[in-house]
Amino acid sequence: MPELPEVETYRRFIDETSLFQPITEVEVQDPKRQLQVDLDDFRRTLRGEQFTQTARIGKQLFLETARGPIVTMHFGMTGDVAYYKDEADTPRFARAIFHFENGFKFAFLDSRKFGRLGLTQSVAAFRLQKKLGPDALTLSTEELTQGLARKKSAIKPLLLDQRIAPGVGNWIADEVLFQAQLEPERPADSLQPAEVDRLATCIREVLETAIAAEAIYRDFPSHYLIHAREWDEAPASATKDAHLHCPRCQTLIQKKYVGGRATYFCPNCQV
DNA sequence: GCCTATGTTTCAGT
DNA sequence: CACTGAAACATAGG
Repeated sequence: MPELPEVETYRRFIDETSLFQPITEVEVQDPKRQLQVDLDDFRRTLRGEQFTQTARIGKQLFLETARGPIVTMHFGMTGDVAYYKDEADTPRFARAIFHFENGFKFAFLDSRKFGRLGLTQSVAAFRLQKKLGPDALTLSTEELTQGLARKKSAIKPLLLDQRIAPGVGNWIADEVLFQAQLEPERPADSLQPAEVDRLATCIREVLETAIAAEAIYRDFPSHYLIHAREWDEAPASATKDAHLHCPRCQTLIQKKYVGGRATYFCPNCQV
């Protein structure tokens, strides 16, 4: 699930549950695959340590500790978080578990194991190394213009480029383009300045709306395209492949692949 | 068994 | 060098 709104929601969850609690033990189920540093180093660094604050750039989360080292967390396609006390409540797919002195545990869940945990000394250094652009939640028109400069490819894959608008994922990209009424395959260099400005505004507004709904899609406004993706939200009478209609003009929502990713759009509203 | 999947990286080809 | 498309990763769910 995790695009920027989910990661921001996880960040707030961690702020509410897991700060200022001494860490007594750390478990990582499949360190070879999901931990980017040595497991013993990771545990030695964190035992006796505590998380003091969190930060986020795009889909990348940072858990800062009192003594300095920062845990980096990326949720891949299926990452999630949990906080619980009883062993019996250990959630399915808990891939990393941080035990606190008060008996509670914070778990990093991830069925597909595409998520990654690591350590860094500085958020700024990590950002440079990963070439992450300015966070999409506060992306300005100037920053977006800069990111799209001299780009000729379709606008949608560029929105997914974490160097340009980190935090935008496949579903949010479709929503943003729908709200901005732009065709996903428009070449970036064909966008007029007013269209880039509209796009930047829609990126921020869609993300703010999604965060306000704690990334629960069924709570998104009814004029959002996202509902066309949630087939199980469709009326029981609808058949599985019955595409939903555009909330603006009722035209049938189309699906195609753009940049290799499933893309939903309204062929009438988006030009 | 078949297909799809909210992400990222890597590699081959143009 | 820039860009594109496909594959790979590992697993669940329909």
